[in-house]
Amino acid sequence: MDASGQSPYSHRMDATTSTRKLGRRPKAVGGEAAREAILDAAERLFAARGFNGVTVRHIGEAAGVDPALAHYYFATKRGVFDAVFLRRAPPLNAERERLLDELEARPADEVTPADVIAAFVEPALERWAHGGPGWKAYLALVAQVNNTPEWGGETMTRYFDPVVHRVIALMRRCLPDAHDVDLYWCYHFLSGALTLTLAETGRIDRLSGGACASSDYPAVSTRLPEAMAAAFVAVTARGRASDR
Amino acid sequence: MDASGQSPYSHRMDATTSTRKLGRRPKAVGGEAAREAILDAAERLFAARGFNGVTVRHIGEAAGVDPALAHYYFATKRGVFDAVFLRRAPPLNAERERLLDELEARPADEVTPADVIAAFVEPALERWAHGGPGWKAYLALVAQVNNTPEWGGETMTRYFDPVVHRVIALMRRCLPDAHDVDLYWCYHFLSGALTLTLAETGRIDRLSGGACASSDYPAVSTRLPEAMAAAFVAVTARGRASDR
DNA sequence: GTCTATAACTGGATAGAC
DNA sequence: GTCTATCCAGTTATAGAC
Repeated sequence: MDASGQSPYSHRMDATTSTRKLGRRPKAVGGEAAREAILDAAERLFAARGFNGVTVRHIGEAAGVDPALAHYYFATKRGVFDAVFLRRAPPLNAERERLLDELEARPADEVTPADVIAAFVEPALERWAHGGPGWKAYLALVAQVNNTPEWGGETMTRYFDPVVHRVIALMRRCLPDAHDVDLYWCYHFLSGALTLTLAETGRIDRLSGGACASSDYPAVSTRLPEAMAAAFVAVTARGRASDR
Repeated sequence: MDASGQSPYSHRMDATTSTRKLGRRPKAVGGEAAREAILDAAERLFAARGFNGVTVRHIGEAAGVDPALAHYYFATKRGVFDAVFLRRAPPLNAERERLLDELEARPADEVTPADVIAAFVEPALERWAHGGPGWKAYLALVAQVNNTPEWGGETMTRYFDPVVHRVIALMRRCLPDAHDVDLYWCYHFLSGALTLTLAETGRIDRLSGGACASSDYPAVSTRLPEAMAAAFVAVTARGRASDR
């Protein structure tokens, strides 16, 4: 039943992520540097294996610092996780807000649903493609949290809902006859499509026999806004009388 | 930073899922019953907290059987997980195949993209809504795995790709001018939208201020095929000359 | 088939030396 | 600020009684 023979769930680190005793990093310690090294390593490990799949010892090893420092700076393992999640949310959302401001300043009839969607997804996709491994890991982590029952929905709400409410409001301006329930469900579908992309699981590569690549930014950037804009238009177009 | 005060990552079981010493089950042991009880409990716990967030002891407690039985029947914790994942994939995919057979038997011009999508998503949504807590948990687990980097894509490939290839083939028949790359990407978006729904994180409830419910089967069933069919049509409609 | 007991180990966290 | 040493609760897994 197991194809690889190597359990993907074990705590063991694989060759590419482990750090040999001769630290891979320039041992760039010295106060703030250690703190950042811990966050970078934790970001990568949490994204790859989830909160419970990572140990404080792994983080210390990967960061090239003593594991006890994680407790010194962040008190608990959960503190490390929260710091990771918090670090990149503000810059990401700030750029989304900026693009949404621009759309809001334009006349309503010069803004398309695809424009609104692009303002929401492009800041994420652009960092995912060109922001370096830190952003890649962070966005994969967001994708995982978004699909996590129990606390996932609550966590996403806390960090990302304000900007989503602006997306809905702008979409309402583009599609004045739309019912709010339809807008929310379409946003939900958009969120799922975006986060599966950011998770970069490699499934589409295998499925397509290599014709598509999980990491192909232009392919996503050109298709996702167009696809989901059509979804918004189709679902909100009809007069839907009965709805919960 | 933590809103709830109660860590959602801890191994502690909450009141609704824990089992007091006076087992909640009728202690329905006796060979096969214990095996099934273990699978049911593991399914629920893995779905809620992921592989590493669950212990064999938790599973035994929740199932009302001795934890050592999990090893007796499944050898390892990973064996339990694989058995959970395997159990419900065949019946789900069998019904998808049946519905796809029906569509394939019809003339091409009487099959719409929404029909193809419905044949793929309805068997999952129907069980999610009316299949009981076991199916709910199983589908939430699939959603989590689908968005898991490293081994998630590989696992989904193993269990679900055959039926997806049929979906793509039927879609190709509906949209004969479509490029395969576009079809694969649109399936990818569909997969993300579907699995976020199955994860049922409660985010849309909070986001919409209660106007939408994560668990609203009719709301999803009427909108998802329509939304994603429009996405397929929009993306594949144009002649796209240059594509990786 | 089921459960008790325990082996063998790893987890988060901390006290205190440097 | 950093690291060593360590606590001890909790982990998977198994041997062997019943």
